[in-house]
Amino acid sequence: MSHKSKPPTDEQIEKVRSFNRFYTRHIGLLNEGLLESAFSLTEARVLYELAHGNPVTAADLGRDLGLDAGYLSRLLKRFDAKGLLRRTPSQDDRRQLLLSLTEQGFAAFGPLNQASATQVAAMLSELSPGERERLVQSMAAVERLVGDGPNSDPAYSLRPHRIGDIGWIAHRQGLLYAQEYGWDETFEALVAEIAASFVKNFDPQWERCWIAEREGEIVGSVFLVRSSGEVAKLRLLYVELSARGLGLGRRLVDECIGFAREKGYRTLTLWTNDVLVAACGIYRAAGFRLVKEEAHRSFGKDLVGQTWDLDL
Amino acid sequence: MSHKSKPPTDEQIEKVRSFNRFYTRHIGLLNEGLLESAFSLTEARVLYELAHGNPVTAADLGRDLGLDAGYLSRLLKRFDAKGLLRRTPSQDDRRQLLLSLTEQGFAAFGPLNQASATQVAAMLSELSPGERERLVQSMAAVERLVGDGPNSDPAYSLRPHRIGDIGWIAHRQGLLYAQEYGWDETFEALVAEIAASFVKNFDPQWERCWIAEREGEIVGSVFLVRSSGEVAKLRLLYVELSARGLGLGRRLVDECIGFAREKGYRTLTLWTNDVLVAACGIYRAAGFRLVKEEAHRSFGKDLVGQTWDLDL
DNA sequence: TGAAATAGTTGACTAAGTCAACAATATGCG
DNA sequence: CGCATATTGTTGACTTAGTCAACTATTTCA
Repeated sequence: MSHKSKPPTDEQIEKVRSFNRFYTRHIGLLNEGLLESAFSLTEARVLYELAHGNPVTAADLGRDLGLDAGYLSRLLKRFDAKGLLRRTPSQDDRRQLLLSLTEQGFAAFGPLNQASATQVAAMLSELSPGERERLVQSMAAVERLVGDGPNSDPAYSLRPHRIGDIGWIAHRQGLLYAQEYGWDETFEALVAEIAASFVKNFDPQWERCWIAEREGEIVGSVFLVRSSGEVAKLRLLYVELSARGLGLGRRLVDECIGFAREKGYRTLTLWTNDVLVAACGIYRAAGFRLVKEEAHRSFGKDLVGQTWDLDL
Repeated sequence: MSHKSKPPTDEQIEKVRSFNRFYTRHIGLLNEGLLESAFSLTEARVLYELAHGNPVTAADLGRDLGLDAGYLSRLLKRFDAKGLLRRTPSQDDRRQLLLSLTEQGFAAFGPLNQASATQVAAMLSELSPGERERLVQSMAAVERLVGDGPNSDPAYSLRPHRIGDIGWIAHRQGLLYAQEYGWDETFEALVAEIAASFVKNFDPQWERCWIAEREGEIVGSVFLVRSSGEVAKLRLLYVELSARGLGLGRRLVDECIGFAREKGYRTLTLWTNDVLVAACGIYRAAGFRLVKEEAHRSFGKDLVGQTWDLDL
């Protein structure tokens, strides 16, 4: 399973460790917040688990929270003694006790829960709405990526364009091609112009844009514009580094081809450069033919432009 | 300080709490990894702090890591007894002891540090290179946003534009004006076009762009372009919601005026809309005169366009 | 100068967690 | 079926981690 390409860089390792140290400290602070409550952090965690979800067994609880069975047993006994807990013998397995909170248990959990929510709300209140959203998304990303590694669900979804997309796409493509091929800022400007003119002249009857998203983040896109009644043009295909290898480029091209066929175009054409070998591979595999090549100087580099056509 | 707009949503609070629970558990797991080493998590944290950075005092250490002074004192005594620690009386303050590791201390820290790095490396190895980058970036975002809330030091800096900026600006302005005034996607397209044409025709002798950054994030910008030998035009002034009230808008306009004067322009002109009252206030305060108004329909709204001039 | 604060230490304590052993029950295999 | 093996939950005996208040030696500040 861990035959995934190159090892992580030292810098990445260091940054992750730095975050671990940071959050260890942060959790210590959250911990202190519970100080005036009658419960310790571990007790609070157990209460939380019991208050949510269905009755569980002690063994499950211990596994989920990483607690020692003996310790947990005594902790539960304490809860039981205080009348917070109901322990019902399981029908299936008479060794097990199914744990659930009593009304008193919920009553004890309520203020604790409330205090925790208030504490978090106070922290969030210091942030602007935009920052809050970014925090929540970043946390979700960390959780997904750290949470037992090989979950990596490669699921992406496609949607039409909306406000904010074209700027974002110019931004990302500008950076991406500068990084990968050393192209200068005029490339970003070109992307911005093409995307802007697409939006300004957008004719939903004949044109379309596909934005690929994964977890709310744009990971690729493509535009299809009408050149004439017979010819459609595919433009600005791109896939983020982090989303390569999922067949997303191919998928986006296929969407274009399908749409172009459906609308009755006779030819799908596109312009690209020979250095973009991955993209050219996709076009060739999709049935495009290279119909023209010409050298040009753009984006601060000497390039070879290519025109590819597909008969629909 | 916390008069920042609306309160956080329940959903956001719940997601943050979920993350806290998740990472509490995760740190517990990291903890178990240290089990075969001779040190506890807290000891490892102290060793780490001592191994990095300059000599510190025990009080600093306790504050940084959130440890009880008495507990820390004994812990350090243990380290000292094992010969891991050097405690040098401070010159400045004879109550203090400056703490640093001995060679033996570093020798003890080495394997511990290595084990921790290996553990993190193993986790990262399960991810693709793109995922690793996203993890690191998400962690950095969480750390920045959670790290002592009212960090918001209002210091911003100005810099020239570079690759990625114009797309970003179109993206942000598109979203911002959609949110604030309900403008449609053609506004973003207009911003993209103006910014793109600025980059393509950029003449550093006569033109300039100022990007305001705070902690690596763009919080505002403005462009100055040459209309003729005598007339310069100020375009695309914008300030992020999160950076309002810092006088940034005024600062950006002043930069433009200063630059235009320096280059010998006779007039600085700009076009805006009357709904942008904050911006109009800045222009007026800077000495601009409203020279023309005309109603127009753009961005899906009925607007009143305004031309403002400043004699330099 | 003197009151108040701070650095570091210590004694006395509580809370948190670990480990091994145990009874009761369940599971799987020949 | 019956027997070895594993699992659930419990308990006793223990160690580790952390807290709290009191104390000395110093520094700071009015």
